[in-house]
Amino acid sequence: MECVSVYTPSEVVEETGFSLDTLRYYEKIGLLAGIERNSAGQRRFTQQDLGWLNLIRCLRDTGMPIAGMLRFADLVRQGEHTVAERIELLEEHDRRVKEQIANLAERQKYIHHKISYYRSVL
Amino acid sequence: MECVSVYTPSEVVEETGFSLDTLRYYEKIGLLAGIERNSAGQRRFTQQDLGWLNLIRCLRDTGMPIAGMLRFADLVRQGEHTVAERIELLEEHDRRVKEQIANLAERQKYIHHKISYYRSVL
DNA sequence: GTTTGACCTGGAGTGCACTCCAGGTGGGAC
DNA sequence: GTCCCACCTGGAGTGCACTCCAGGTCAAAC
Repeated sequence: MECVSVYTPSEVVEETGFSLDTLRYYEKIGLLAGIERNSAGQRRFTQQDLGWLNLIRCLRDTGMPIAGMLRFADLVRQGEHTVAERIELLEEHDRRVKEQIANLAERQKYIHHKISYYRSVL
Repeated sequence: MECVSVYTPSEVVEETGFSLDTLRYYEKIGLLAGIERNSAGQRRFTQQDLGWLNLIRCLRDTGMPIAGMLRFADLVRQGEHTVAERIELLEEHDRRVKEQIANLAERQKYIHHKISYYRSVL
């Protein structure tokens, strides 16, 4: 327990569900930037880093490719004047998520249909 | 226009949305079996093949891995006595689709939340 | 009769998103 | 003071689902 919220790699793995390798990979490709290090060169994550990772997880789990997340990360790094663009990017993504849900629901109907058919021939 | 419903590869590409390469790949790995050929060795698909491809598309688009579809194809090939198992497999898959939808909806809430936040700082 | 185009085969290559590995460091527990 | 374990690096390897390619066949259009 530390006074200031600083997290070791294993704590971040625990909290975010990303593997340590994935965290390093994200840092390598620039999806995670400015992660601090202690004197021994080990990563020390802040509360803010955790927040960012949470957003990354959300975008990833809704099917945004890494290239899209990198674009978003780039906007964030450019500062406050890109907020409108960030909204646009998120709204565009939101539309795709909506489509995904509608699509899944539609396909699911067909699966139900198939199951009923199989039930009827049992 | 033929009297009997027989489809050329390009017609199947048109109707199913799978690429020709994908159709060949599916045949190679055994997901598509018993596709007939004309005298020149070219594929001729039946109405039944199209029905199967439709199901494949549905399962694929809801995230079933090829290994799962191969298991299903195997059950179908084994004949009528596997109907109960097919129902089980489809129901298991249906549960995962349901989870996917719930998950997407949950994540979408967070995206909406983020968008509202950005709107508030504009 | 030759050109075009849809089709064939086996096998190599691609893109994505990790995941694993070898070899090494540094600090706390005993 | 030594042992262990979490961590480090660069780079190679993996799994999935295609996708592309070279070289060839055949039938119909012109």
